[in-house]
Amino acid sequence: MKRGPELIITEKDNAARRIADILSDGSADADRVNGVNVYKWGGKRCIGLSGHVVGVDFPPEYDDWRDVEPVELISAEVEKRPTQENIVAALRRLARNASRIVIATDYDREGELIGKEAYELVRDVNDEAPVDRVRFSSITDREVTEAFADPDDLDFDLAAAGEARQIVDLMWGASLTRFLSLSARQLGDDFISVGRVQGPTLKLIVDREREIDAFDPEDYWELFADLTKADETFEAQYFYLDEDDTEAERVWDEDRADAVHDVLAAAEAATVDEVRRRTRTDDPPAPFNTTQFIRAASGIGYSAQRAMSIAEDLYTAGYITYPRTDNTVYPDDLEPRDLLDALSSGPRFGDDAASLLDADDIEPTAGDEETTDHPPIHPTDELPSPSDLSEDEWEVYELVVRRFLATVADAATWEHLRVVATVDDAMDPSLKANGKRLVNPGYHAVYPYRSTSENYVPDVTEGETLALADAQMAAKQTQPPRRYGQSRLIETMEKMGIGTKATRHDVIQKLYDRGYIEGDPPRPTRLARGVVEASEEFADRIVSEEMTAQLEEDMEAIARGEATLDEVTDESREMLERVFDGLMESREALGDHLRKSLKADKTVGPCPECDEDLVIRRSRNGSYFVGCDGYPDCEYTLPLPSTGKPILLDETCPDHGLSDVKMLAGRKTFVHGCPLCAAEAADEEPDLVVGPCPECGDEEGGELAIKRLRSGGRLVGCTRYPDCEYSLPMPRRGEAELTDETCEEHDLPGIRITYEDADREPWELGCPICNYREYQARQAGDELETVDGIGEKTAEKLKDAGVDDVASLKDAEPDTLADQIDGVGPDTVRNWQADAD
DNA sequence: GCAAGGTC
Repeated sequence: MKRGPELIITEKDNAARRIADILSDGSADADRVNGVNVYKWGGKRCIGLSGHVVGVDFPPEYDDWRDVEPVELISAEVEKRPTQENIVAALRRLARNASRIVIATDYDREGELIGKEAYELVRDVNDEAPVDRVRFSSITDREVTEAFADPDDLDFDLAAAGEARQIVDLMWGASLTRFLSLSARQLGDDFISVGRVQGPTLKLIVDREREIDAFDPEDYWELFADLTKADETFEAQYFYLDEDDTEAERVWDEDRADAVHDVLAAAEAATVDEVRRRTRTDDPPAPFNTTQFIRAASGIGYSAQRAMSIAEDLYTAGYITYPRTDNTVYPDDLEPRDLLDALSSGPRFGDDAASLLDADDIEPTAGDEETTDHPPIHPTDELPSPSDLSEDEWEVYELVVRRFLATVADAATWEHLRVVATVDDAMDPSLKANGKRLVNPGYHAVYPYRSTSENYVPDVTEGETLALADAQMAAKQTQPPRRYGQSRLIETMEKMGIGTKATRHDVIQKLYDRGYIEGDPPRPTRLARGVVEASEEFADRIVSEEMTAQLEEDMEAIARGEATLDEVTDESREMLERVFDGLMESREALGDHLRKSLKADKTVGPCPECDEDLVIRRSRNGSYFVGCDGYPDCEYTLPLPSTGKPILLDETCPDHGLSDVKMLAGRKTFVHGCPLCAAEAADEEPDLVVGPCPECGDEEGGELAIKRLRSGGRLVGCTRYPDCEYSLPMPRRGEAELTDETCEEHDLPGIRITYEDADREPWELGCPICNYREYQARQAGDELETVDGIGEKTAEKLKDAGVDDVASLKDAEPDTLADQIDGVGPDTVRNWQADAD
């Protein structure tokens, strides 16, 4: 019997720290073993893993994609190897003389598997210590204490279910990914991937695009008129009963719309024949799980990735609970009153939190999803002070706080008023208006993220006559279905049962990284269509949600002990073998198809100088340009703007047959249009001379001029270019003109930019040199804060340390820089640098 | 260098 300490193993460091704190009553000390935190007290040690610390893979002899037929991966053995060496080593060291082991990983299937992985690592070095498993769904005093007082055993069947998933995913994903990549000869960074989750997600996007392509718009008309009671006017819309006796507003026949319009235009009054008042209760929202949090964050302008990244930071700092959860029901031991009390001292939302304390009875809402993984996302009773968070972090934190406030607030009440008035005519056209008024704001008072816009319709009574005026007929067209936005995509994935709370947003990012989708909302590339088409023909399972549904069933059977891991994986192997029978026969055709799709994504249109196509290429310095596919026989090129990543639009230029180019650059995204038109326009636009060049004006007589570049950009540069390379940036858009205000310092006139859009104010740019100086100063001030995790205060500290822009941040040596800044470690610096890339 | 799932 070993006599060493008892070892508690959790899924992550954060959980280890909090559990140690609870079990030790705050007396635990933190120590580091092999660079990993270990919490010690009495005869106990507690260590946090980092999720899976071992991973499945094929043996090394399968590593070379060219040497191995992808089909061989199906029967290859699957090994488990440590992926987090330092944690595995620390775990082994602590386990060696432990007298007892307690597995305290997350209470879900993956947590059971992570627990079993830890168990196996422990058993490698210690085969006698008893191993217990504790389960709790939130790290609170009561739950943790109870779980440790009544430990259970590891559920090896549940863990085996997770292992079956790992093996099936690896074998299908790796073999098919290699097959597609090899057949299209895409081996480097541009390999072509498929998988059980990314496949159906991509198909979802491609299918929607197919619907959009196939969409045939239909014309219809809608009619409106203003109704007036006394001096109160409101808009009403024409409607009729269709053949199913349901109310319809769209008129599909123009003649009929005209006829109705004629009647409405001629009428001067309508008689009210229906007034219906209704009170509607608008219930407060359910607590946040990951998907609903992402959806709400997207409503205030955050991408799924960004929202999760901020939430993770807020969690690590202790301000919110764990952000990866499926649960929408608060645990019993959440005391809303205590939390409101704590939040009531916070900035921005303190008064709102306090106002909710007045209620006699506080009963939080609950959603449909109740799981054991973690509690719904809510704020903790630890409040950040204003300088602790960046502006974005505050915004997201406030969203989480206000969502919690909303879940304990009252329902809102709306009053709806529906009025129908009919014109006295043979056609009897009816008009309706729907008014709504927020009578009791309820939760809206603390949760301003949902619309509370009202529509005023005056109090009218049946039989009353209203004045009718201003009849309008609007010609419209049915619209194609909309593309999925990121948050809608995540919601749909959740509904389909693919991916998990912690991975769905990453899957979308992966589709971007693989060149399958572009822009926001994401739009599929030709390559994506090619991959989905190829998969549909030969490996339909990999793009179908059925694969996950079947796997879930199989996993449940394994967990119940009704099936074994081997049975499930062997059956999957056979299925995959059959898929490969079809694939091998069509290898050539499939490769051709994928290569054509890849080329289509880059093809701009016919080369004006030869029979080949113009394609988008990347020069050695990383910039994009348009070049002829016939190179080196044909050296024709066109430049592209220097900012952003080019994508091709469906529209083509009528003069040159070239696709319009759009430059994706986040908020600075813009349409460049036909690159040949842009180049020609630049050749035609005369330079506008501004004044003497500050570099060579005195000696050589060089002058500064506003020049349009063939890449579509514009700059102020010396007329002696390339002998003099002096230049200043200029905005791409708008008409530039000179003003008569002269800059004394630089002897240059001011520049004004005017816009075609008459509503847009001209931009008084002033002296171009002064303007650029101010711009640079602003950049130096703000630029660092564009990096995730760097706020105003940190930017100050970085500048004190001599790092004043992103370029120098990227060049900095992490250890050296970390030493110069209080509270910042080299890993943080490395994170910044990664984000800056 | 492949997947998907944890986590940072």
